[in-house]
Amino acid sequence: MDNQKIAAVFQEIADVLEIQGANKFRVLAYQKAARTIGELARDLKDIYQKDPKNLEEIPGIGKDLALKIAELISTGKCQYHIDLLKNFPTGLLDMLRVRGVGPKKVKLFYASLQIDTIEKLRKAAQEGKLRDLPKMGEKSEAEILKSLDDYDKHQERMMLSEAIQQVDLILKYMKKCPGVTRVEHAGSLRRMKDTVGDLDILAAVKNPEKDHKKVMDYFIKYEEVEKVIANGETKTSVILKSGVQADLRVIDEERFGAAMHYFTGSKAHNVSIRDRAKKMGLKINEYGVFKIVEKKNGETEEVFYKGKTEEDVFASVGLPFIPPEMREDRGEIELALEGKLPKPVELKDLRGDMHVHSKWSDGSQEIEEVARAYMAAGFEYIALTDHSPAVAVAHGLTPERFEMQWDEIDELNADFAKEAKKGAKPFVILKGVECDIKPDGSMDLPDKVLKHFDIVVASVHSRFNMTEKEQTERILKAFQNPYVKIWGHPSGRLINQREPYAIDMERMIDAAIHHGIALEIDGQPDRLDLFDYYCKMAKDKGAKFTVDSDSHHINQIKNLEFGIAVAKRGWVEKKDVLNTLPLKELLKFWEKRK
DNA sequence: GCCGTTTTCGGCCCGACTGTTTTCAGTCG
Repeated sequence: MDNQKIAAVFQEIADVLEIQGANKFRVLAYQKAARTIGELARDLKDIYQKDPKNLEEIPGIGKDLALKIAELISTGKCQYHIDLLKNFPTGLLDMLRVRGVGPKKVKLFYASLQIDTIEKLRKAAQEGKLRDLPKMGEKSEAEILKSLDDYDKHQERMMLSEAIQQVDLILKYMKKCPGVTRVEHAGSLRRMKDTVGDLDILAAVKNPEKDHKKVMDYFIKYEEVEKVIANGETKTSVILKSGVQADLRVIDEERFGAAMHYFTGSKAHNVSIRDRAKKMGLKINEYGVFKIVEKKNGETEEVFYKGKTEEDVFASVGLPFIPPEMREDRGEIELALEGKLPKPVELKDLRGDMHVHSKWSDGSQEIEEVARAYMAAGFEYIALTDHSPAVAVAHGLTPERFEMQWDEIDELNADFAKEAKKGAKPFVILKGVECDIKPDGSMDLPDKVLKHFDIVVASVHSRFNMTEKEQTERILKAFQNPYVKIWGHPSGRLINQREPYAIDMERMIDAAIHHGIALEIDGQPDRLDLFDYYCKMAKDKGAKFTVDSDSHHINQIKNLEFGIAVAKRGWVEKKDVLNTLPLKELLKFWEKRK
């Protein structure tokens, strides 16, 4: 029973309770717990095994939920959850996922028409049976039919890279809108989450009351808009042709910072900030920070205080600016208060890339072209890490072919050295390999070959379905190989395609630290692996990282930006990342391995 | 169900939009 499964149980309890009309704060408590657990940087099982009491240290987990977690870990089930689902049609939970249908409507449709599946809901809507129900009408019925179309497309969250592409186009378009003085994106995209649910756009104008209409009209004329689902004075929501929802807010430019903070979230971070404001006699919403002033007659009045910049908002509650990537209410507010907020690593801190492919295996370009692209982008070194033989689909190299590749690398390095003498910036290609970890934990190349590489990235590309114990032991064995320097894309997940393999990540992190192996933060858009919350766990334990592109084409050097985003979300600092070091110091880190 | 700088009870962040209404409930973020 892992964290994700426990989170799913709590989420399901919340959904059932909501439909049953339970106290909404009780529902909220289960929802909050589900979210917290889903993103927790530690295994609940480990916490429980150390001391069950410690479960209650987790914010949002009290006596009751701690008991339920303990029950789930020790028995694999939760009696309360089972009892709740008895006589409860699970189709109602699916109906909750239809846009515009909430707990009240689910309950209404079930009670009056015995609708308990998506299909029955569609049939009833098509037959015009919903419109006559209380609080329903023709428009509501039509809206549900429309939402059901989108439900069929079964929307998954978008990959970060895809969201950035789409939002850049919208921003470019909106910048041309007359009257708009500034346009920015907010939401989980600004926090650079690995996946994004919808796009939040903020447009600043001088006079919202006068200007909002024409900005909204301009927005819904954007060529990618498929349909408009809401169109009001401050907010317009559309579904794009890509199936993604985009929300536009029109904001008074004098209060833009308050809106940026509000719509950047995360929700949990905002709640904590507003809670803090409240205790200080302030109120924060998307329109600014307000002072609550008591008038002579005893009534209170809200007076606008600050809100032009995000710094204003933070300052009003005594905090320094917190980078968007860190706003997840994972302790950033408390640390910022003490002045101990870490300064996360930046893209400009990187001097090299430790995971790069060329045409020799499954990359697209010759080594020289790859190297010169990195050179032009201002980097000092790369490790060329083509695949080992086991990854046949990627044209893994045999030892003989690696020897041929080394000759080419030697020649190129000699050329670069000559150019450096003439004044060019020095650049070095390291001889590397992305070597497969075989199912038995042995390496795909013999030690007598591995010892000639400068960099060995050890990765798993097969047998993802082993049990947690088997997978953990497999990779632990690989860590004992003295030539392994980096653990490549540690979880093995592919976003929206493949779940991470089962593994005891906390134990792996401890082992990596013990053996002097760096954890890779792989910036390939569909990997973004190691996950942000494991980065944080590993950093706290003292692990070292490399932030890599895993590029297969020179236009993927920008993957490093995504890798940096993950690192920031994991609070990883420059000093924790090996490829921020000059080449000589970088290689020193692994000397003790040999 | 959680939590405590109004601390063991009584709050719990705050606001926009829509449709069906005649002042508001439901949904969403």
